Amino acid sequence: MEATLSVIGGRWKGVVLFQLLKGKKRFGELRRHLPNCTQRMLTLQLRELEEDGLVKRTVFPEVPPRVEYELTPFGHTLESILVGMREWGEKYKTRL
Amino acid sequence: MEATLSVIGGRWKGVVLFQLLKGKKRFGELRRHLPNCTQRMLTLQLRELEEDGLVKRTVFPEVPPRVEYELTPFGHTLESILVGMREWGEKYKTRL
DNA sequence: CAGCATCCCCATGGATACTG
DNA sequence: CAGTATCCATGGGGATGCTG
Repeated sequence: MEATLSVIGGRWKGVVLFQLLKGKKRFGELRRHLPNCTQRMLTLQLRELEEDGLVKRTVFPEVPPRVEYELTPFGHTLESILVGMREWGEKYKTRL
Repeated sequence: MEATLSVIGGRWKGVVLFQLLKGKKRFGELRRHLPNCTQRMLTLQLRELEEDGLVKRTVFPEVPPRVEYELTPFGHTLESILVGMREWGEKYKTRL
């Protein structure tokens, strides 16, 4: 339980992971999906997810720069939990 | 997603909720199951869970005092998520 | 037994500005 | 575009002691 929370418990990690469930996303795309998350925090959370091996970061040596984020196979093992959390929140958010 | 994390995202909430899935527990019992959680933190986390309507607190007017905690029906709606998180953690904790 | 009261620290996270 | 770099505020959480 503590292990799981250490991985998805960050302020924005759940949302980021859920977005990436849908497929690869560029940094800017993620930003648009997390309007309340600062650029700095998005970077930090992504770095932590990368360190935990849940997210893969790919840098394309282009100008302007392009960076894509995607779930690793390990990241995908969280899928059912993420979907469950998302559904629970959707269903009960008004009760909080 | 954010709603769900706001409810189970606390440092000890997941563990507390998981313990209560098994049934009613007294304060002291919970403490023994969370040896790394201070008494103060356990109290605080329980109060928050109570405020969110996930946990019911029953005080028995006895000497010495007895207080029991149990999941509300609303709390039980988290069951599948909690079990999922617990299983994921058990399976992958060594990878972290 | 099951707590509250205090004091305190530091990690988490926010705001803003700058850059290859 | 996709970040760093800095500075700063908040509050989550710890240690300790007291109590009905």
